[in-house]
Amino acid sequence: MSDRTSDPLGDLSEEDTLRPASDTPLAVPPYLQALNPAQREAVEALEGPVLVLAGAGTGKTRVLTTRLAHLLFTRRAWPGQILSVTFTNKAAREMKNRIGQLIGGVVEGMQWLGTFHSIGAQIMRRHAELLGLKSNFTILDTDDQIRLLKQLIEAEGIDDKRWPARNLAGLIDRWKNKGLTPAKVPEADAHAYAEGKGIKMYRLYQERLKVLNAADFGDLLLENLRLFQENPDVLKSYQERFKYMLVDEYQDTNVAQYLWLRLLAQGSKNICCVGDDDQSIYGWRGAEVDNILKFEKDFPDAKVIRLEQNYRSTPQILGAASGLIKANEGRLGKTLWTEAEAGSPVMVRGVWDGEEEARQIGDEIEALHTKGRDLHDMAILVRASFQMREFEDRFLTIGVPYRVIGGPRFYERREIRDANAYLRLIAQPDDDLAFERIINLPKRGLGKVALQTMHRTARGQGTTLMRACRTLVTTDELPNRARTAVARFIEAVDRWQGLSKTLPHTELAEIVLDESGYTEMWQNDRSPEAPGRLDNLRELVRGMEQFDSLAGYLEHVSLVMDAEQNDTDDKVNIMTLHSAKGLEFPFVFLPGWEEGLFPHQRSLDESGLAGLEEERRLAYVGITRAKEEARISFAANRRTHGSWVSSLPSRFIDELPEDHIDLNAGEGLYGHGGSRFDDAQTFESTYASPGWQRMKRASEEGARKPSGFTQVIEEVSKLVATNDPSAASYLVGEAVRHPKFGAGVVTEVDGNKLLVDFEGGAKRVISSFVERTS
DNA sequence: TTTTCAATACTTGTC
DNA sequence: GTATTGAAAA
Repeated sequence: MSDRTSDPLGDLSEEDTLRPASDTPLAVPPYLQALNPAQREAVEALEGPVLVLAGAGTGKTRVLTTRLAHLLFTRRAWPGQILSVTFTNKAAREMKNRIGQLIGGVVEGMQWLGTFHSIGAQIMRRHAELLGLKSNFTILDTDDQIRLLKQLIEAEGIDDKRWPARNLAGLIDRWKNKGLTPAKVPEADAHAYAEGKGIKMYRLYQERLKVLNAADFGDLLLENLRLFQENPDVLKSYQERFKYMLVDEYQDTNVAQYLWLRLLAQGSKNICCVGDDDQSIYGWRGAEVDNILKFEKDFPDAKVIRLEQNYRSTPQILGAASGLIKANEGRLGKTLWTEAEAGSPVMVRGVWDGEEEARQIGDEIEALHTKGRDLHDMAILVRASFQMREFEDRFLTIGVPYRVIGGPRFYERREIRDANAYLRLIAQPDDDLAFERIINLPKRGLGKVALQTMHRTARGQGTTLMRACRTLVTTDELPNRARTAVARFIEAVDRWQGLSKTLPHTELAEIVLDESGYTEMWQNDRSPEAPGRLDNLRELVRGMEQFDSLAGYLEHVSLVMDAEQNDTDDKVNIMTLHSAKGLEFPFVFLPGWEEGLFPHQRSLDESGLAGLEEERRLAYVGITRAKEEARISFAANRRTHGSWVSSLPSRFIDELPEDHIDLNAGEGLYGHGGSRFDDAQTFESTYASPGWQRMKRASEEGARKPSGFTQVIEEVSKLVATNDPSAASYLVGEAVRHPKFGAGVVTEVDGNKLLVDFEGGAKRVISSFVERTS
């Protein structure tokens, strides 16, 4: 497969010579032999529409990549004729790597393998003039988008207190996700924002984007759609180009993506969508499970293939997960099975509060580690990120290394965004958002007043800030001091722009960061994070090396750049359930299965039954991440935004099939098959149960000394709330005992954190983990 | 213009 | 409880 430069037509004969050979088993390519029958069918059904329903852990990625390799190997298409779309860069990257492994070496010319957005951007740049943009348009991120909207809201005289820009951004996003241009927004939606101004604001926003030569993420799809709809010849050229189409995570597509795919697929009709309706967890950002449910309607002759053999989990885990997901209606339905050994049932356990939950999971992780299991084989999957803190605290205390996956991204950091704003302004001077970000950074004495003048002038001239400033320096509208600052700034940008034509972009970046005084600003900063920021800036310049131009870099910053973590270190993984999708771990801990948190109250309030079902799918995703063991836990009390709240076990725990779980929560706590926990009676019996008594005693060790738990929910929360650990604080010199470190003497008190001199040395511990011995 | 203090939100989060 | 954000005071 090394020769890929000759004319495709010239190879048709070669394809013919390959065909008869495939009838004899010997000639079956090894990559096909490695597949099970369903997988192989999915790979070999190359012509016509195909829907592959790939259950969790059934080898979805393998099918996708093998199919792609098969297309190339049988010479049905050249890399440039295959459109393969994924949702994340990570998925795209992985596909590229795995195809490389199959084919042997890197495949050249796979320019149409990428995320919806990066492919959309690529097509838009080619035809920018048809959309009222220049091909070097800027891609705005969410932050830029909101700042721009804020300005428009202000200009319209709308009170952004009552109608925050964030809401409008959300509304516009939703419209864009649905494939609605301002003209197409239905009247019914007209009152959605500021008494019917929503559509007007949307239109103004789109107009402003064109002036700024910019597009937001939604536009990368919506404007693409508009391009195809308004220019049939352009559409036709792409329909002809893409002989084969592959779509990953089809259950996550939104309406705009669906329409886009459908338009393109009208050409060859060779579209293969892979997805799992049971793993659709992104409804809140516009994904339509319906897209997968109605695939057969759109393509009547579609072949539907189910991948049901699971290669990941034990039957016990699969049994628990399948039992849970059965409660959902409107599924396409799959029955996962596996050849693996039974394994242990899913452990379900109740604890007193979040702290105890973290302590127990910490202990279990240490126990597994002692038994020789690697820490990176274990993952804690939480519903909401605030839950992570408790585990981080605990792991710091007991000294277990951990890694948080899905934190703030590299390019979202302030210093990176600032640096990028400089580069953006050089590449595209009409980028007002970039201009505004850095005009007074470092401080140039250009504050609110000066900026207002600039805005006024720009609006008056119907142009952008940079251009307005060029005229402003020739008038006396700005005070002397400000005027010279602006003149200096313009001069600098012009100079950098000149340099950008000759200098390599990395050198340019260094010069810009230095001459602008931006680096100096952080060097003079005394705050503890300043050195880290300087490191990041150096990292940025280093990272730019892999791109061949400034424009190429900027495109990647907005679309592709995500910090790759080295997951080779042996650390426990902590992440949200959402970011766990697609991953797998031998041991999975699922804390916080409580009503209100999981399923999340807001999900139920905002989306009702659909919300509940999505939460249930999220639970399903969580359980199916486990290869060997899954352990679920729920706490009776949890601190949520400031105050203590009593909580009930999640209804999902009820829904788990009994014969696949090992419930360990004390009787009375968990109402087997009976009524839901919706009255005070249940609370009383819950707290009187032996299980709770035990848990209560356990948590009373040390600081806690509550005096009674027989009251109804409010009483309980109040009691726990007043039982703040700091209220029972220790004094320096007191003798204490820690379950792990043994006896010691308090040498320092900082709230509920103590520095204790143990026999084995000084340790920082949380006060509730020790008890007085004197 | 800059600093400080109060108000606010607070599920998930790719591109 | 806390982090971020915006408006009044220095």
